[in-house]
Amino acid sequence: MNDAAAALRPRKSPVQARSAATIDALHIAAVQVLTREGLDLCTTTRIAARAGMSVGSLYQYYPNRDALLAAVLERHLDDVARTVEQACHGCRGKPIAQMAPALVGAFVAAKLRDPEESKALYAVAEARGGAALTAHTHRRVVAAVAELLASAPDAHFEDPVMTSAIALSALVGPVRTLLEGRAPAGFAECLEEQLVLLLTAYLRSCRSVPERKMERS
Amino acid sequence: MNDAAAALRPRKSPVQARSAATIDALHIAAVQVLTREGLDLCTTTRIAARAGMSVGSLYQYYPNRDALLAAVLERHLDDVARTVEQACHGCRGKPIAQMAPALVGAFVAAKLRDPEESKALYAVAEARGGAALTAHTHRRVVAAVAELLASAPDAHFEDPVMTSAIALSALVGPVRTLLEGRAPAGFAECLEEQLVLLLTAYLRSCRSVPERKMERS
Amino acid sequence: MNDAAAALRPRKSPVQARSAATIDALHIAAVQVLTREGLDLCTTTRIAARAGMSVGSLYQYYPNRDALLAAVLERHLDDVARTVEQACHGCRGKPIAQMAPALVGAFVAAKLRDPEESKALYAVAEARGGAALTAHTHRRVVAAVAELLASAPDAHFEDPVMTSAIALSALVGPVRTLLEGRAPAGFAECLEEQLVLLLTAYLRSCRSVPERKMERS
Amino acid sequence: MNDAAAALRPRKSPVQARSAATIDALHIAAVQVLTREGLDLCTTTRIAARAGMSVGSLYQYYPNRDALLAAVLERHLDDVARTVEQACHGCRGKPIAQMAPALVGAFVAAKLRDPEESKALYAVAEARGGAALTAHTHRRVVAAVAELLASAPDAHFEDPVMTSAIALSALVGPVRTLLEGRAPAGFAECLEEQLVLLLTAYLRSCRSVPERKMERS
DNA sequence: CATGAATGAGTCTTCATTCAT
DNA sequence: GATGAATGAAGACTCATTCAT
Repeated sequence: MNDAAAALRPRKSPVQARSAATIDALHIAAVQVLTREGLDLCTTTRIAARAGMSVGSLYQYYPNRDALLAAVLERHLDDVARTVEQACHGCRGKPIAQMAPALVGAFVAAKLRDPEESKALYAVAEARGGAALTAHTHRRVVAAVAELLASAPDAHFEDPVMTSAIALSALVGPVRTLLEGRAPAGFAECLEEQLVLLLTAYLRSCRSVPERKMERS
Repeated sequence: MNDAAAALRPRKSPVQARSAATIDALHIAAVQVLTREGLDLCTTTRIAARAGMSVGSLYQYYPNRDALLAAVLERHLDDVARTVEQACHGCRGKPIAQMAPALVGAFVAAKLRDPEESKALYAVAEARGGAALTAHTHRRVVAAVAELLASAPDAHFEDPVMTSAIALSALVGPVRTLLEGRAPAGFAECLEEQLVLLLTAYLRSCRSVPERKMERS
Repeated sequence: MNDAAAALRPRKSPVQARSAATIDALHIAAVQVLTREGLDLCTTTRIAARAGMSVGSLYQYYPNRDALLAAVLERHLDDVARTVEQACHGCRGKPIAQMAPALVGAFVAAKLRDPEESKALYAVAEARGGAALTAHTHRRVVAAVAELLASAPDAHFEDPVMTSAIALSALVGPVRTLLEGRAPAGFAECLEEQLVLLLTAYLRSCRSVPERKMERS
Repeated sequence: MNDAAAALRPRKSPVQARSAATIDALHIAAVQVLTREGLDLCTTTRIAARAGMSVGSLYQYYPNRDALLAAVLERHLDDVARTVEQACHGCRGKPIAQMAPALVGAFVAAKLRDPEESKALYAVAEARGGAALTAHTHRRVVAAVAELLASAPDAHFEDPVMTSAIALSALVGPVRTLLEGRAPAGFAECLEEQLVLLLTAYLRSCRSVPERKMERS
C-alpha cells in the first residue's frame, strides 16, 4: 500500500506560479473530459489536449493517469470536507435544531455546486483504488461532525463517531440518488428540506440514549 | 435507448439445461473476477477462463462484455428488489414501528448476503450506462415501499413516493459506506439497529400533523 | 498447387438425390448471403442457416469454406461457358455479321441473368486463389470462340486464339462496369448494341488483308 | 455515405517531412503485403511490420485498416486518371487515328507500370465499399475521354460519354485479363497493338452515326 | 448422419507511457 | 522544459472448424 500510495503522488509540488496554473488547467480539463466523455474516454491525450498542452507536459506533473485522477478527486473531496468542517465550526455548541440545517445546507451545497463534476468523480472513486482516497476524507468529515455532536447542549451521544458516520452516510445516499438520475420528479426541490427532517429526527432519537441510564436506574 | 438496450440483451435463452449451467458459471465467474481483480481487469478472457471455458463460449451467450456485466448486475438488483418487495407485502397495514425493522432487515440482509458481490457490482453500476440499469430496479423498489407507506394505519404521507425515495436512499448510504470500507470500527455491528432508528424517526417526522394529535391523546 | 486444388474439391459426389438437393440448397444459400451481406459476412454459419441446416452438415459436403465458395463460383462460370459454347456451335460457319450479335447476346444474357449473383461472384473470384478457378473456364471459352472465328467464311484470322482472348476480354470489361455500378445512366440500355458494334468492328479489322479484296470485289 | 466516407479519411495530413515519409512507407508496405500475401493476410500488423514500424504508428495516420487500403487504392487510381487525362490533353483536336494510340499507350503504361500493384489493388477495389472509390475516378476518366472524343475533327459522336464509357471499359477488360493471369501466351506482347486496333475500329464505327443521316437522305 | 456448442487462434484497435528532437 | 510521434502490450470480438451427443 505504501508503494501504491507513492505511485499516485504528484511529481512536483507547485512551487512556481506556473506550475500551479498548469496543474489547475489539468484539473479543469480532466473534469471537463470526465464530464463530457466519461471515464473510459478520459485519456491522458484528451485531457492534455483540452488543457492546451501536450501529453508529455502532463507527465511532467503526474507520474501516470491515475495520479492525476486521484489528485482531481482528492481536491474535490477536500473542498467538500472543508465546507462541512467550516459549517461544523460555525454551529458548535448550538442545539440540534440549528445544527441539522447548517450541516445539511453545507453538505448539499458543496455536492451540488457542480453536479456534473460530483457525479463524474463518483465514477473515479469507484475505480480501482478509489476507496482509499475517499476513506481519508470521509474519516475527516466524520470526525468533524462527531466533535460537533459532542458539543450539542441539548443532547448526549454515547458514540458520537458512530452516529456521525451513520448520519453522514444517510445524507450521502439521497444526494447520490439525485446526482445519478435515479430520483423521481420533484426530488431535487424538496431534497434539502427532507434531509433536514431526516437528520433532525435521527439525531433526536439518538440522543435519547442518556435516557437509558435513567431506565437502568 | 432502444438500440442501447438491445445491444445488452443476452444472445440466447437458456433453453437447454447445459446453457443454463453455462450462464450460471459465467455469472459466478464474473462476480469472482470483479471481486478479486476489479472492473478494469475484469476482461472477457479472464471471466471465461475463471468459468472454465473459452472466450468464444462467452460470446455465444452475450453479445459483448457489457451485456454480461449488465446481466450480472440486473440479476443482483432483481434479487434485492424482490426481497424488499416481499418484505413490503409481509407488513402491509402494520404500524410504522413494525414496518421499519422489517424493511431495514430485508434490505440489509439482501445487500450483505454476499458483501463482496454487492460491492463489486457498485463499480459496474457506475460504469457507462449502468445508471439506466439501476434506475429501473430503483423505481420498482421505491414504488413498493411507497405503497407500503400508504398502507400504514398510524400515519398519512402526503407524498409517499418521495418519502419512499428519500428513505430508501438514506438506507443505501450507510450500507454502501460499510461495503466500501469507509466505516469506522463497530459500524457493521450496530448498522441495522441504527438504520431502524433512522427510518422510524424519519417516517414519524414525515407523517401529517393530524396523526400526532391522536398519538398524544 | 496440387494440394491447393485438392483442398477445394467437394467431399462427396452427389450420388444420391438427397446430396444433390443439399448441395443445391447450399449453393443458393451461399449466393444469397454473398449477395445480401457481402463476402465478409458470408460465413459458414450464415450460409448453413440460410440453407436450413447446421454448420456441421455443410462440412459434410465441403471440407472448408473456400471449397464451397469455389464450387459456387465454378458452377456459375460453367453456366456462362456452356451458354457461350452453345452460341458458338449455333453460328459456326456463319459470317462475322451474324457471329457478333450471337456471341454478344449469349454472353450478356448469361452474365446479366442474375446481375447480383454475377457481381457477388466477382468478389469471390478476386479473393485468394480465385484466379486459378477463373483461368480454366476462361481458356475454355476462349478456345470455343477461337474455333468459331476460324470457321468464319468471310474472314481469316492469323491467330484466332489471341483475337478471341482480346475480344472476349473486351466484352467482359463493359459488362463488369455495368455490374459494379460504374456505368453512366443509359449504359445498360445500349450495352448490347454497342458491344455488337465493338465486336464486329474489331473482328473486321483483325481479319487478314487478302479477305478484304474478296469483299470489295 | 458521408459517414462512411469520413471513416475512411486519413487522420493527419503529412505536414512534416517525417510524416510524409511514414505515409509513403505505409503505402509501399501495404502494396507489398497485398501483393505477396493477398488481401486476407494483409493485416494491419503485417503492414506495419513490413513498413518497419509498430501498429500504433499506422493508426496515427489512418483511423482503420480500410482507410489505409482506400488511400493506397485512391493514390493508384489517381495516378492512372492523371496519366490518361494528360494524354487526352495532348491529342485534343487530332484525328482518331492519332487519338487511339495515344489513349491506349497512356492507359496501358499506367496500368502496367507496376503490374503486381495494379493486380493487387483490384482485390481491394472489389472488397466492401471499394466500388465507391473506383466510381469517382472512373467518371473522371470517362469525362476526359468524352471531351477528347468531342474534339475529334474526323468524327462526330452522338453520345460521347457513352462511347467513352464503353471504349474505356473495353480497354480495361484485356488489361485485367493480362494482370490476372488469364491471358494466353504472347498476349502481353501484342496487347497494346490489338487495343489500338480495337479502339480505332470501335470509334470509327461509332462516328458513322452522322453518315446514317446521309443514308436516310 | 445431423446438430450446434465449444474452441481459440488471430483480427483490429486503443492508449498509457517514453524519449528523441 | 515542451512536444507529439512512436511504441506495443492488451482487450474485445469473430468465425472456421471440430466433435460429443
